[in-house]
Amino acid sequence: MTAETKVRARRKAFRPDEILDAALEEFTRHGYAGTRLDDVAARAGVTKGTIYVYFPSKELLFHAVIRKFQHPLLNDVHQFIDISKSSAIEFLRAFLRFIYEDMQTSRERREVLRLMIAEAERFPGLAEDYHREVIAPALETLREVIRQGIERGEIRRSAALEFPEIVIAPAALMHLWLLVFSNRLPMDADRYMEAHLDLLLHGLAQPEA
Amino acid sequence: MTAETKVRARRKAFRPDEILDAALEEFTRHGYAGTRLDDVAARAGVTKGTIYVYFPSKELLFHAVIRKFQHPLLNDVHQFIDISKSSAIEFLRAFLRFIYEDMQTSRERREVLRLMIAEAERFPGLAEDYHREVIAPALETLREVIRQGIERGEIRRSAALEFPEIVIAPAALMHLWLLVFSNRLPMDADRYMEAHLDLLLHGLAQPEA
Amino acid sequence: MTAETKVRARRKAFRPDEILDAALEEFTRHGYAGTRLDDVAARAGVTKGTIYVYFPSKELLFHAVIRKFQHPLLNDVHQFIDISKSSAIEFLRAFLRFIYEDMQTSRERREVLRLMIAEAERFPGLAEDYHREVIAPALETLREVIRQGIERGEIRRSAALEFPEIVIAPAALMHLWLLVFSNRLPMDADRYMEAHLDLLLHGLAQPEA
Amino acid sequence: MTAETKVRARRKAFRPDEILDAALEEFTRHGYAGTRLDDVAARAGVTKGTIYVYFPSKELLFHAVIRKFQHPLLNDVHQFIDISKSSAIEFLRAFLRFIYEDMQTSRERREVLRLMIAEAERFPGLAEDYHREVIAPALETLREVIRQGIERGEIRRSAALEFPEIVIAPAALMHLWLLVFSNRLPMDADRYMEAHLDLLLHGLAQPEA
DNA sequence: TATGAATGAGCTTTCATTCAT
DNA sequence: GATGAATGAAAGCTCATTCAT
Repeated sequence: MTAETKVRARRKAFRPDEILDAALEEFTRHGYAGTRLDDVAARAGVTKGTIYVYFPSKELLFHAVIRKFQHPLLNDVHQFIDISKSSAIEFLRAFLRFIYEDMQTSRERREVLRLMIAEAERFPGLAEDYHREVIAPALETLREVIRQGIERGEIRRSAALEFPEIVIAPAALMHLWLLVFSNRLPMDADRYMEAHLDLLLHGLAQPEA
Repeated sequence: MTAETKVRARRKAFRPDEILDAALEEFTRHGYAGTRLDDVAARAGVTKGTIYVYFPSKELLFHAVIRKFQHPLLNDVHQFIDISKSSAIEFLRAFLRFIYEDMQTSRERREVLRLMIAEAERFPGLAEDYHREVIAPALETLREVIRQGIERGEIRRSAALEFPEIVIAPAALMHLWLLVFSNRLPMDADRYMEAHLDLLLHGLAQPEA
Repeated sequence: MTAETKVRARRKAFRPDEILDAALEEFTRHGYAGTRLDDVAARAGVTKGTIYVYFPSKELLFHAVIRKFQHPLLNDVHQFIDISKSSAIEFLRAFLRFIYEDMQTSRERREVLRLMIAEAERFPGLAEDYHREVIAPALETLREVIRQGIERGEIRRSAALEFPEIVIAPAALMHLWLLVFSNRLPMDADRYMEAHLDLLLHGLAQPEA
Repeated sequence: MTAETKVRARRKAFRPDEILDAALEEFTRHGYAGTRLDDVAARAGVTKGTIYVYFPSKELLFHAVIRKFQHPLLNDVHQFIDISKSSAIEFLRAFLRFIYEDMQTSRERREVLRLMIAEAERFPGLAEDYHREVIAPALETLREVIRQGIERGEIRRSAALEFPEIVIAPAALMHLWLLVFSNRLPMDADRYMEAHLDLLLHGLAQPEA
């Protein structure tokens, strides 16, 4: 087996992946209906026929794209943050910082979200998958942190346990902001995050003296 | 002028509106590219050619739909709530209740948001209009309330003044939730709102004794 | 009857003519199939419906246009040139000059010819009319001049009597030239005409000494 | 490689040509705007989509048709006629005979001329190409013959050198005649040509004794 | 496995024609 | 007579899908 043969073999083995990468790009730029398989093929460096070798239809290609790119958000959060060694509030701070950073770096995650919102009506199954794989685990982790904070007396007992989404809502909103206005209406992400943390912890109201 | 004549005249005057209503429905169900003018026409009870009497192209029809349905959120908020007669916190509560109610009743507003997110990449101008017409005024009102609350000593001085979006973020997230999961993952809206208000006002953290 | 009423009445009376003028312009610019009745109407200053008040279909409008603008070429030639008072060759010279001048001034005649050539296949009847009304009379006049010239000994006996079209062919070719190249490939019309006359009278061949 | 394979391969190679042949036929029958790509496809034995595999638009198909069928007129004239071995007048006679014969046999050339006249206004570039590729070379050859004839004393010095188009004008007119009246107004082509030659050489005028 | 020519259903758009006013 | 809203048949063009190679 020559070196060149190896290269070709490796390329071949990854061909479906290259198609999925190209397809994500095109689907997020033009939506499901607006995407042309010709363009996906061109971007992947293959011909249209080749797509059909790996994916039986445009719709199933779309499903495969979503499946590939909907990574669980918090796979590795526990290796960065050890909840037993820090206060719940320190953990929360680290957790939010992690989310804000991921949000700004991972275009993929942003774009999959856009696809979910845009196409949920047509592909309801996808939204359910997304909830199960991405959203529910993140909320569960958050809930766990809050629970521990309450037990330790660091966090007051409130409905945050029931609705942890309220805790990360400002982060989600910024996510959306980036999707819709991309770079056109800039916003200072760091100060936004600090404001979020501050309000989250101490609330708006003037504490009674 | 016969009775039939009147009916016809009235229909004629409303024709463009009927087309826009039908178009909103189809665009939100299938996205811009996925919408067929045949279906818009059928839904509006006219023929395809009639659409072109009023709108020169599919794209301009889409623009007109957005323009028609992107109502300013808070046009009438001031007639419901008189800020001078109530405390800033009472006002805020009323303000949020207004938003949550509107969100649950106004499918139109929800769907325009979906279109903004889905198509912003293709129609960047629309996103800017939306920001100017819908988002900025709402944030400005909110900022004004917070400012008055601070002056009166009811609201503590914080970065909420700089980022009022953080204050309504949980409402926006629920909005999104309804878009993506519609009725499939139910959520108790009233308790969600109460949790939002409670956290917003008092924060997560256990107040220092 | 006020002055204004009169103007309106006169306008009304000429409405069909205004439509025909506009239609000639549009048909010659875009051909039969390429012409839109909307454009004809706009040019005539009426609405599309009005065309149908006077002409039952696009095809019959086209026929009417041709009929209106296919003027016999030589209606008045005899009032300009009195054959009895001049030699046949002088007459011929005047006759050709008349044709060249008319050709350069009358855009209408040129454009009707273009329509004949372009649309003859689809409207064979029109070509026959054109021949009868425009071409045959001109050739007949020419033939008569030649006949008289032969009788008087000014013109030699030749097949020109049978094919008078050969005598004016260079003029016809210039006509075509103007149609196809309009102003893009200029040509000195006066010297062309002189060359035509010279060759026509004396031929190419070197006379035997 | 089976027999069927070969047939298919050969068909494939010729497909664009088959489409151009069909398109010429349809364009000359119905003009540019009046031609339907459906009909071109049907005539070529393919489907509409196939046309777009080879030609990106109706307009570019039209250009390709013109380009394919606007053969230079006199490519091979020199192999038929050797100017050095014959008198200029003999050459001229042969040259004209060649043109008349070609005109009667080559429907293609006639039809391309019709398209030029009909569509020159809309596609001015085509007219210029046509002049350069078809008309100018023919006129140049003719001019050369005349020049040699003058040098040898066979042809008298005249403006024919400046306007060789006058020499072939009667042939061009017959060309037009065939286009407009096709077979409806018959004409004896051979006698017409003889008359043309006779007049061309000796002129109309009675030679002074 | 990979190709790309070919398909044909379906899209947006146009426009001659109609008809109530 | 004049209008112009409405029609609907058909046009040019697109593109997901197929299939022989």
